[in-house]
Amino acid sequence: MNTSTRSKPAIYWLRKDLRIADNRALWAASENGRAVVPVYIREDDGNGPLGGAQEWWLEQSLKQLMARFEKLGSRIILKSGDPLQILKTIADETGAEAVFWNRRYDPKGIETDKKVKAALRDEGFKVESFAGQILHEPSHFKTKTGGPYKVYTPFWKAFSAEAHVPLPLDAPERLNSPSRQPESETLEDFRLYTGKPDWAAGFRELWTPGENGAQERLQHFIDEIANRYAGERDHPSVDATSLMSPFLALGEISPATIWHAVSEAKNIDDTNRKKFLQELVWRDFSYHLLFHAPDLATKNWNGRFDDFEWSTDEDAYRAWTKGQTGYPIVDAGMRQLWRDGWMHNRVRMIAASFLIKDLMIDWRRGEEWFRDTLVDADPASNAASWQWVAGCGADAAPFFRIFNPMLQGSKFDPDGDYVRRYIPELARLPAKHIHAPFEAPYAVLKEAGVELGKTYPRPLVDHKKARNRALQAFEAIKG
DNA sequence: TGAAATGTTGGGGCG
DNA sequence: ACGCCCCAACATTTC
Repeated sequence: MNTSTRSKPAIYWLRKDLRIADNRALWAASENGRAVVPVYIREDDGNGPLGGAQEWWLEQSLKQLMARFEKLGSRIILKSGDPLQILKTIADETGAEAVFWNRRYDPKGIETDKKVKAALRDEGFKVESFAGQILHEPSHFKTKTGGPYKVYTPFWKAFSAEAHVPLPLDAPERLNSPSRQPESETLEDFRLYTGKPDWAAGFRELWTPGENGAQERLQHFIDEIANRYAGERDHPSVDATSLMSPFLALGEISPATIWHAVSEAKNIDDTNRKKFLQELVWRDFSYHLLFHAPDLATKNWNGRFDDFEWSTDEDAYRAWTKGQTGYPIVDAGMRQLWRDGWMHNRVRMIAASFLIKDLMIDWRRGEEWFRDTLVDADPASNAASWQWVAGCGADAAPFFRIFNPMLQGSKFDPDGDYVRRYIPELARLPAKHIHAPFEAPYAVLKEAGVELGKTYPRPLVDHKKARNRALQAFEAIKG
């Protein structure tokens, strides 16, 4: 027996890094054949619960990851409760004297990790955390005056001027287990997804959660999609986006893996490559913002908006969540979200603009809804993007940039295929009228079997009036 | 990563 | 040939 296998085991604390490849904490924990104790903790505080859609994803992902660890000779321990207590107990049971994890960058996560790290070190443990969940640490980039970036373009310039994204690590080929195995809860104990009612039926058709699914989709994106990304990414009826977001959200693939795969793919031209990498770096930018503004999800970045008078119309909010606003492109998006746990990015902007500006409902209500229903819910991207649309965020769209849902529909879904896919009751409307059924001649509606107010709702608000109302409300806080 | 309102220009019809 | 009007098409400003 060599010295390394005689060393004490190390705990690897899994969080939103549900992968084996390019996993620095796992790599360090299992180095030189050291026995590793992987543990996933369902924390009751700290990071807070995931949204419903993401809990479904998490269950699928954990199931697969546990099987993959088994194949490598290891077993993931599942626990619920306070991380510090759990880690200490497991260390006791296994004789581990080191704890490793990959850093997370949401405020509550940072706080928990700081406390746990300090407490464990006090007790003599070796504790180490690793980068890799974003391309660069959120504090890495600073403006000339030493502050955080507030505008994306300079951030991108700084990023691409020194884009030394670390090369991804290989997956370990085998993992050694400790001689004493701690008790584990079961996935059923976590009660992630009951299946009653089975609201995730649509998810299963569409998604393959887990590291393998992530790698396969990435390859497919590079081979078949990336080279038309710049031109088609805004068309929601077309399969023209990477769909990497849910995999990134739970760390089933590392952003560095995506960065390098896309950077080095020979078949992608420079325009498409750059466009995609810029989108990937938006994710880093959002974490950069969140790091410097920990309350990004709840507080207007631009305090001027604190006085904005939001509407409290609950019926309107409910209609929005259910995809019953009467504006087809908005409703198609909201129904895609409900059915698939995901919404095309172009449509996210349209639906968000509608909630905030046409309905004048607080962007935080939208942020919450998306957080609960998106399989790719991400504390940084979601908060930053909602603030961006609202006009109160960093580098935000000006408030008066109000999307016209009919115009957006005919620009980006010209044939209406996207609307038809998610709003079957409008499927027989001709393209000319599909984005504004309320303006279609009666005969056309009748022919298509549409009865406004019965088979499909009349518009919740008149866009033109709503637009003017929003602009007026904005005037009030402008000075 | 908007849209609408307003301004400008230039070609063609026409008296 | 000329001025006038109309109105796309495009550009600029404003919200």
